[in-house]
Amino acid sequence: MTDQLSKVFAALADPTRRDMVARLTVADATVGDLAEPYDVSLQAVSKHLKVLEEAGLVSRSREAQRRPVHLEAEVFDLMSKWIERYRRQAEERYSRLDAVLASLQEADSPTAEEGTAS
Amino acid sequence: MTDQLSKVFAALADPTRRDMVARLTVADATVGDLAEPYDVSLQAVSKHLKVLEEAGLVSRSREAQRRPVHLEAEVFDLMSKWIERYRRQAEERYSRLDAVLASLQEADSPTAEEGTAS
DNA sequence: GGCTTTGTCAACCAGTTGATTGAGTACGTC
DNA sequence: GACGTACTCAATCAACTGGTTGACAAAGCC
Repeated sequence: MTDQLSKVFAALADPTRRDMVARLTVADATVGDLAEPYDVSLQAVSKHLKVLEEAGLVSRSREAQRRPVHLEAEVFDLMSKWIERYRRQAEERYSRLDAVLASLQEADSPTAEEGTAS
Repeated sequence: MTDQLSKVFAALADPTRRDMVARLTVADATVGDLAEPYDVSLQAVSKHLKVLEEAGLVSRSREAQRRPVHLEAEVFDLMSKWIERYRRQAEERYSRLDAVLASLQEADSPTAEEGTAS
């Protein structure tokens, strides 16, 4: 699991991490801020943030004792591109489906389908 | 990890499974077809397909001994929506950054807006 | 210098994942 | 009915995950 896309998908496969990302779109936050709504230890949240950071989804700076977490929106592009590319391909294929089916039926069955009036 | 979005992201976190999805955008395929390029057992591929199926990314039918695998493109929409929603939010935030910072400073100050009429 | 706040690192543990092999099922063909 | 093909199920295993607690580090405050 070395490639970034795998890391990004894996990072977002966890609902808690997705929620963190969602909240970070509103504003940067500290580890404590982020941990507050969840019923887990601060260490667990710290681990989640490490996963997000290694996926390139967030970055962290230093500000006294605090480590503000910042969303890196560019990574979304990576995912979007992957998804849109294959979605488009799939849709193109389906848009050709009728034509394919039609030609198959012509070749396949010279007679009508079941239940159709003859 | 019961929600579908988690399952979809988890399913696509594996490069082999992403590759399978990519190939399925071109045409439906049997388990054997899909397994051919990879250096793993057929059973392993069968497991990958089960993961993709449970995420709703593919469906399988029966055709004699074969189990053709078909890509379900609708699930891409689920992901797209999630991603685009937060990407848009994040982008909006950055474009409004100055204003946000200003309002944050205002909100910080002790004066409240509700029921302050003395 | 000592205390508090904020967060990380390390060790551990149970549960999940991705792979394997071996056995078994479903279907068509001979 | 025996055989081959296409595939799935079950048991097993090492590696990874997500959580825990305890100890530590880094910065500001007294």
